[in-house]
Amino acid sequence: MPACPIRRPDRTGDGAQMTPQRTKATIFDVARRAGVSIKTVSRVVNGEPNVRERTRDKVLRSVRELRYLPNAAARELGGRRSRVIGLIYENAQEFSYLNDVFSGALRICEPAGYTLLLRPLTLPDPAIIEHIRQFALNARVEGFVLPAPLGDVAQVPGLLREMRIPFAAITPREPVPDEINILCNDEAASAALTELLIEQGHGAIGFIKGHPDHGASAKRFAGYRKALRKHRLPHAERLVRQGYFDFDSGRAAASELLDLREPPSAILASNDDMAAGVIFEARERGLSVPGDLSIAGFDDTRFSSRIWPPLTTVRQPIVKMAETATNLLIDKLNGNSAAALEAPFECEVVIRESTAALG
Amino acid sequence: MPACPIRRPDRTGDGAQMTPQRTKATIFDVARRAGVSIKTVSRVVNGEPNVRERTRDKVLRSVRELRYLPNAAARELGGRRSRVIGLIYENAQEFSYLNDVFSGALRICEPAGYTLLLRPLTLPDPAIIEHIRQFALNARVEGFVLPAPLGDVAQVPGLLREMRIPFAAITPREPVPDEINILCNDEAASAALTELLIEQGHGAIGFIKGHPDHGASAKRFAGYRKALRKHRLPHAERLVRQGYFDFDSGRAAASELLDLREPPSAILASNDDMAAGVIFEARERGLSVPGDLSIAGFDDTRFSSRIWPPLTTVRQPIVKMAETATNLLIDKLNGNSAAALEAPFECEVVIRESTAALG
DNA sequence: TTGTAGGCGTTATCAT
DNA sequence: ATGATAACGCCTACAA
Repeated sequence: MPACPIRRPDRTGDGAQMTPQRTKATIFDVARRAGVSIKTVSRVVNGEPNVRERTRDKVLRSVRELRYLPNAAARELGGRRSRVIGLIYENAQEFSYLNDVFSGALRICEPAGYTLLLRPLTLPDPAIIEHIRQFALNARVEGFVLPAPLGDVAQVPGLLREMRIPFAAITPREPVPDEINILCNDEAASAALTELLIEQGHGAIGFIKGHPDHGASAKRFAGYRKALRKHRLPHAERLVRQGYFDFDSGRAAASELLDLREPPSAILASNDDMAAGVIFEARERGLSVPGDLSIAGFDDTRFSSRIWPPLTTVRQPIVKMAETATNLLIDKLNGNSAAALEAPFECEVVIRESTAALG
Repeated sequence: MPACPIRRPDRTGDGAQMTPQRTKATIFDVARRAGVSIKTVSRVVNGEPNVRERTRDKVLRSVRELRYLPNAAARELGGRRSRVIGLIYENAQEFSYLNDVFSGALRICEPAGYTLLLRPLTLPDPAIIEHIRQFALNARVEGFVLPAPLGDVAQVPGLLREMRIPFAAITPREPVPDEINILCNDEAASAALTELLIEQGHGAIGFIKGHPDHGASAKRFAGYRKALRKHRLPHAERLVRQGYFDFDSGRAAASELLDLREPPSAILASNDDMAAGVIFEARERGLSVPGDLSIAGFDDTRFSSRIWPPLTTVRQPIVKMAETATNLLIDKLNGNSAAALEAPFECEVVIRESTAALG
């Protein structure tokens, strides 16, 4: 047994605690004040079992009195756990979606003692894998939240699996096996929106698809077709255009649709950015919305109710979805039983003035 | 002198480095491979002086071969430096501004080895100070970036000074003494925009002020008045309304202005959100823009060019401003001489279709 | 239920 | 210019 002298013979952060402590209190200070060992303090602070009720109280009181805050660096170094969750996202588009994801994730991380780190990515990017790898390494990320469409960028789940980093994918095209998947019923919502237009008398309904990389795109298209089938309306390829979730692609698609010999009386765009592009194009042509053309989108972004006319759209409970994703991820990181996958989240159709009955 | 046995007699992360190392390489591994002490490795890695050129090369080679990555937790624990920069922001409004601030700050932080941590705040909030304090403590924030309007929320600079945490304020109303201040000439830009309208023949130009908490609000209003004076136009209080940078306040202000017996032929809003509100209100009244009413704003948000009609506005180089803020902050944290405050950044007037010569 | 010893990987101090 | 060693504050393993 080594003959080391006892270290830290008197490690008090603050001789007498007069003013707000000069030096931050450490676990030793708390232990001393509570008259217990540092291990007991550690147990209390980390909610471990095997501490008598009275002991726990004593410790907690000292913690409060000393305003003790565990040192995260020491925690990580000793415990080999960083408590960092990474949120990587595609930087290109609509940020309100990401802001919601971020808010939801943060709301869970903070009280749970986790740090949420953001890392924007630009797609497509051949080096994306290396960027993520570096980020994960540099930031010692324990788990990732993957908002759409990152759960569908094929190499990403592969990389994370290889690095053995768990993740929660929000609305991936296909649920990733063995991982956390947060889904919503936007196919049903898309069908409902389409039916709304049908019931308003629209027979020729144009559709602008979303970015093929997004899982949501296929689902929204599927809902559209399902509604047409249900109402025995013919599905006309000529009324469908490919878009990429951005304003310009929506505008371009609208331009093509409106140039048709028999243009649609309503256009359903796979997100609000594209719908805004449709409105823009309609205005340019002097068309009245919804008088000459009804328009609807998806997402209910901040601007959807602020453009003219306000947009009929579909709202996802993104904040809740992000909260759930983060919660399940933290459970997993903490070794808690992986909670059963919940049912898909419900989307809500928001009816505003950009759609109207066919006059 | 304590008679401790020498620790770590053979700390090699990876016996022989065949496959990608099982255990991550440590400073000891690098030192051993380079045939130097760990302190020398530390010197090289941290760019400290007093290392012979040849020694440095040897070390760097080992670093590369071992893919050595310093352990941030150990670094923080040993060096009492977290290398964390906090970005607190007001969550309420336009997010494109913040996205730009975030991008700029991150672009600087990452290569500099700093971690950027975001913390949304809701204003007004009586507990804001406590939230920031907790955040700073929990996350061990070394320095803050304060995008507008946080540099003007009086208690915030006070708190940070009390905590001795340096910060960089982006466009505060008044430069904060002893701290980093990033300014732009939006007063001049506002004057230029007003002059543009005057030259287009508008005599009665309405103005919607921004949120009084934002430093920019006063400057934009000052520029407006300056331009009126220069062209010897009377300044009429009746044409000025108070707004709060949000869509609804812009719309309400526009409603009042348009209700005037002699309404203005042009309205200048202190930001684009409010300008969008003005457009909305004009549409509701069946007014043509810019035929009946010219409208201009500030900020050039993502939507400014996408609403109808596209908005004449002023663009700030926000990304650059954020980059500069972060750069100066990091310099300060690293103890480098505080670079002299640069000249204000230049704003740019962007002319689009929402303004036109008075018919 | 509680405590002791040792290690985590770095930086800081002081010697050489 | 370089090196030996003691912090740094916590967690894990093991002991009592």
